[in-house]
Amino acid sequence: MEVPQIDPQGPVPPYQQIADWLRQQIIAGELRPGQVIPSEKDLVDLFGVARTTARRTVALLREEGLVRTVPQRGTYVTSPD
Amino acid sequence: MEVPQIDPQGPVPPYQQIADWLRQQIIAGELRPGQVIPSEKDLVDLFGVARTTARRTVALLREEGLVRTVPQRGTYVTSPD
DNA sequence: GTGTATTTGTTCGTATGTATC
DNA sequence: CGATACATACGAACAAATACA
Repeated sequence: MEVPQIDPQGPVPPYQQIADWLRQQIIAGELRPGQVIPSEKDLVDLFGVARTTARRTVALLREEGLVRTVPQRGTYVTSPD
Repeated sequence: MEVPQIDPQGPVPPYQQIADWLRQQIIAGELRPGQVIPSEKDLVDLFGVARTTARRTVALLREEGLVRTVPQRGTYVTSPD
């Protein structure tokens, strides 16, 4: 999976940059409802960030209602309202 | 858990206001020796402060010897001297 | 059935940058 | 300038449930 480089110094914090990318993947249909998004560890490895940062990203998308997290399973793309 | 509203503008800094409340809970026996006090995140959510503020609160109580923090476990009420 | 890896949940430790009073 | 507060980030450890060989 190819991911954009994130800019740790930019005005947009890394966790938001990653969220922006995931959001786009969802909107573009690369990640469809019911599908699992990259795990926290995946995001850590893909973007080279700490797990706490990856968790913030997922938390943000969850707050936006774009995804649903199932403990010990993963985080899934939500069906559009 | 019900908590008092803190006054961010008052003369007493939020971290002290929260510490005051926790100290009273301990003295009143609501929080007994060996019991875990609310985590930093709990305090963040309960009082609507930043984690650093919650951390300062716990640090204060720790300096006072009222609590003991065990890494990766939590912060516990200390037995009375 | 048993062990191992995966994944999320939770917690604390530490640091940097910005802003306000 | 110092104290306080907030936002963000990285690191580390342990728990618990699930998945799988």
